[in-house]
Amino acid sequence: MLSAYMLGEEKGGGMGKQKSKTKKTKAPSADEAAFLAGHRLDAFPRPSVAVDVVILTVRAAALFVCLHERSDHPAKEQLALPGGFMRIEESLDEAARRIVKEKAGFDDIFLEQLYTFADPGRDPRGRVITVAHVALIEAARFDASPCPKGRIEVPWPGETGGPVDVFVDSDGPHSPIELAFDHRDILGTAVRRLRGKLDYTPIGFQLLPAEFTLRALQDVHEAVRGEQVNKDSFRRRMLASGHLEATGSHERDVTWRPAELYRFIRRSAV
Amino acid sequence: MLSAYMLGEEKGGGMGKQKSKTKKTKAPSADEAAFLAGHRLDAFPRPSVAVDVVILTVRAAALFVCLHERSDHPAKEQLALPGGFMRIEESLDEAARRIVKEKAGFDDIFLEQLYTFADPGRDPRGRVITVAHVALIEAARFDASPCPKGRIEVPWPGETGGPVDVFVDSDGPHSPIELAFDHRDILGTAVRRLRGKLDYTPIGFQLLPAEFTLRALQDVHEAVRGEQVNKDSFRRRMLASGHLEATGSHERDVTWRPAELYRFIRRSAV
DNA sequence: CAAGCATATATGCACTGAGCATATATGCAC
DNA sequence: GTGCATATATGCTCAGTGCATATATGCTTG
Repeated sequence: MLSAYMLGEEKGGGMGKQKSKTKKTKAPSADEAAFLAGHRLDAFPRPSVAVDVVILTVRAAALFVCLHERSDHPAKEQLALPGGFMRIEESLDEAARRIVKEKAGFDDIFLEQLYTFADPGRDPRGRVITVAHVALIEAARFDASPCPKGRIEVPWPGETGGPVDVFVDSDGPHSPIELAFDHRDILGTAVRRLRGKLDYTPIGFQLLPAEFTLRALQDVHEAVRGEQVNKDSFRRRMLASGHLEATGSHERDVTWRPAELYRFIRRSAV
Repeated sequence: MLSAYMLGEEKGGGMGKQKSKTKKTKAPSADEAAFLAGHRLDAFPRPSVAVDVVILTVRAAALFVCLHERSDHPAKEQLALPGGFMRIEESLDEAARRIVKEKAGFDDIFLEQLYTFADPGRDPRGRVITVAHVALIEAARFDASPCPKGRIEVPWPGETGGPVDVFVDSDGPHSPIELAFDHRDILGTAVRRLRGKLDYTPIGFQLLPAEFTLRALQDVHEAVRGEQVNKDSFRRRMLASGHLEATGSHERDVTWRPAELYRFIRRSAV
C-alpha cells in the first residue's frame, strides 16, 4: 500500500524524471488551488503527536527534574515527565510552554527542542510520537513549583548516553523509581544534550539566578558533567569567555570570605 | 481553513493493529485494559507526520545536497528535500531509510535525526509536521544517484544558523533556487548541526570513502566549516585523535608526491 | 637525464590555555 | 586575636596550536 502514504508525492517511484524547471511562484495557481481543495490529508492513518518537557535544575551539586503524577491510564498514578498532546493550531514551542505552565507552573522559562521519540509501541494507547523538549530553570524557582521532584543519577560517563536513574528523595534512600513510557530514555537524552552543549554555549547560565558566584557556576558545570572540574582554569576560562560581568557586590550570610557576584551577558559578536 | 483538517474522525481507523507491540510497558491490569479498550486517540485532531532527509556530501571543497523534484502540488515541479509521510507501523528511522532508498537510491547510509519542524502553516495542505533527518555519504556514491544535486552556500559564519542558499550548477551561474516548504531552513539547521558535531565526534568520516588521505579529510572539514583550517595542526590533531589507522598504501594518479591512505577506526574507549 | 614544480611529511619554536602549587585576602566562630 | 574555610591572585609546567623551515617524492619539462 505504498500509494496510500505517498499523497502529494510522486506515485510511480521512478527517480530520474526531469521535467523542465518552470518558474515557480508562491501564489497558488488555479490548478494548485483545485488540488488543495480536493486534498484530504486525513485519508490515511496519522499518529498522535505529544510534547514532553524535561524541566531541569541544579541543586546541591545534583541534577533534579520536575515530574508529574499521571491521573489516568496508561501508567496511572505513576510518575512521568510533564507532557500532553499538541493541539492542532499551536506550534511545538507553544505546546511545550503551555504544558510547562499547566503542569509545573512556570511562566517564563528557557526552552529548547530535544528529540522526537517515535518507536512503535512506546505508548500502549496506540501510535503516539512525542517531541521531547528541555527546559532549564534556576533552583529557587524550581523549588517553588508544586511538582514532584526527582534527583537524577547518570550511570554513564561523558556523552555515552543511555537511560538515567531517578530518585525521589522524600521516600528515603531506595532504588530508582520507574517512569512512565520511555521517559527514562528521554531524560538520558536530555542530560547527554546538556553535557554536549555546556562547554560550547552559554546554556549553563539558564540554571542560575540573575546574579551568581563563580562557585555556583562551577557547581552547575560539575552537576551536569557529573565530575569535578579544575577550579582555577574554570575561573579563568569563564572570566575570559566574555559572558561574565562583575556586579561589584558580594554574596552574604556565608561563613567564609564572600565571593563576588557576576551577571551573565550575551557576548556581542564572535 | 483549519476546519479542513479538523474533521476529526479517521477514515482508515488503523490504530488497533499495532497495539500489541507494547514491549516497554508492563502488562496492563484489568482496569487499565478496560481503559485502553474504550480509549480513542483519534477523538482529537492529529497532524500528519512527514519525514524529510538532508542527504549531504562533500565534493570539490563544497557541500552538496540530494534533492527531489515534486511531481504534485503543492510546489509542483519545484525542488525539495526527499521526503514522505511516516507510515503508521514504522519507526522514524525506518521511514527515513525507506525515503532515502526510494528517492535517492541509497541503501546503506549514515543517518541521524535532526529536528522536528512544526510551524502551523508550513504546508498549505494543512497541519503537517516533519521530522527532519541528516544523512551523510561519500562523494562517489552521491554522484552515482540520479537525484538532482544542489550546491550549498552558507551565508553565515560558525554556528550562527539560518537558511542557506542552494545552486544547481547545471544551469550555469545564477541566483539560488527556491526550495519547497521550509526546506531551506531545514538545510540550514542540518549544516549548523554538522558544524557543531564535526570537531567533537567522528561524523566527518561518514563523508569519505573507506580509505582517504589526510588532505581529503581536511577538505571535508573545510567544506563543512566554510573556512580554511591550519594544515599542520589539523594533521597532528587527527593523527592524535586515535581515529586514524595508516594503511601503508598511497594514493595514485596524482601529479605530486602521493599521500598515504588512512582508514577510520572507531576509538576503543574514552 | 637534470631541473623545476607541487605536494606530502617532519621538525623546531613561540604562544596560549589547562592543571597544579603557592601566597594572600576576607569573612565567621571561638 | 587565632583558627578556619573559602575567595582571589600569581607563577610554573605541560600540551596543543599556528607558523616557519627543511626534506621527501611524485610528475612535467626542456
